[in-house]
Amino acid sequence: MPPIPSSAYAVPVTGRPTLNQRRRESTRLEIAQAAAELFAARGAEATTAEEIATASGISLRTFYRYFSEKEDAVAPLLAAGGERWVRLFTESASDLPVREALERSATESLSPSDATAVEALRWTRDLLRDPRLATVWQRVHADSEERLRAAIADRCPPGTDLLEIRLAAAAATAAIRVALEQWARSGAPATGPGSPRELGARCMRELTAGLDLWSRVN
Amino acid sequence: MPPIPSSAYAVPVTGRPTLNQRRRESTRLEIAQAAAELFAARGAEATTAEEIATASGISLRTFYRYFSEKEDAVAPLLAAGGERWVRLFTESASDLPVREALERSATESLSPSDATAVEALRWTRDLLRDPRLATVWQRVHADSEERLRAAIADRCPPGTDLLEIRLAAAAATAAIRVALEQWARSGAPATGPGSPRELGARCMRELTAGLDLWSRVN
DNA sequence: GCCTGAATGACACGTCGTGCCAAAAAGGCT
DNA sequence: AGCCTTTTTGGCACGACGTGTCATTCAGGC
Repeated sequence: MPPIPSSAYAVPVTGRPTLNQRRRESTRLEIAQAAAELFAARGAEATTAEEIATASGISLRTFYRYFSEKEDAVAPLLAAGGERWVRLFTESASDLPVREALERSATESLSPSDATAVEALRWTRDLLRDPRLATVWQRVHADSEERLRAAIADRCPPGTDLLEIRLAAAAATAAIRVALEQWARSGAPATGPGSPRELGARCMRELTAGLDLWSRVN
Repeated sequence: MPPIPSSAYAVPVTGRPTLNQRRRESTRLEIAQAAAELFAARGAEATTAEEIATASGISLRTFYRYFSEKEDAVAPLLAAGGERWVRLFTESASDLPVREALERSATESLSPSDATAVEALRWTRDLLRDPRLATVWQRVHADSEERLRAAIADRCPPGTDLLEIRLAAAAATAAIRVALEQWARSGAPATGPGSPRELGARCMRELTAGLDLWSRVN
């Protein structure tokens, strides 16, 4: 008779992640860093998965236990901003209107606080040039949109129309994406005029202001 | 000295596509049809590229001359609606405001006129269930957004802010995408209440009305 | 008929991503 | 300390993927 699989690893009494989970996340980021350097240098096409694995100090088989596809290795860098956005939005004061909370958290998530955030922005600009990585960029935003949708739904009263919530999440995500793509295309620095923070704030404001946008494109 | 590559095939005197181009497009759609049936039946994961080629009556090597990836084979079906939208928008009366033209062309493009359009909608619902095809769905919309952006830019006076144009294209594309995903998730028919046409019209209107949306999600 | 350029098919090849199993590492227990 | 359990890791084999290359076939202009 097989014993009950009572996990040997302690259940996280606190809400903090397990030691193993933290170590796993750490190596995930190491791999992402190595992959980003190789992709930025030679392009994703000319980089083999084995090269990424060797550069990360792991075997090929282990690499595919952390990422399902070779290109996915840079996803943690591209997704960092979106995860921060959703976290800030969830933690923002609950008496704030959704529109306000979305705008503020978006602006703040685009203000690189630590050096890691600045690095992620830099990588974003470099990696977006590679057409093989456009797929990752799109998948990352699809995931972010879904998380944002769930977060918005949590703030809304139970009866709220689900279509409206989906639309709000999609529009807000698109606004930030457009701002980042515009910044990556331009040569503007990560802070100051033309920065993601400024462009993102503009896009969010014009989207939520609604009529302004549509009267301005014509 | 190499001869000037004066194509043996007649230059299209008329704006119509060449005979060869039309035949190529025809086989493209045949492959897409075969791929959609196989993907819907067994899933994209369990379908090999060779099976699609055999079902289409072509060799594996020829298949990869029509599509760069196995999953891409269904892209023509998923992209048909978006291409129709951009075409209708471009052809709409030039004195119409962009907002109006976008709404009308979107609604019309979501009204299945011929049997082919209805088929494409049906396939969309089936194929969206497959996570391996989500990538194609996202790429198709990214392409559609880019075409729409160019079309909007053509209608706007030269000085118009490019960021605004990008934002408008992205928001409109997101609205239609959300409407289609909501329809695919539901069991609603292709016409009538809950149809893509109705949901799309709602999303576009609420987006362009702006403030309504944001006051309703909270 | 001939000639030219495009489309197709067939083969080889490197890479991708996974199933499988054994070895090593890490945490909980007495 | 030692032992035990769970997790992680590495090595190997294998089918599928996607591409370079070349010979063959097809369609149209002369």
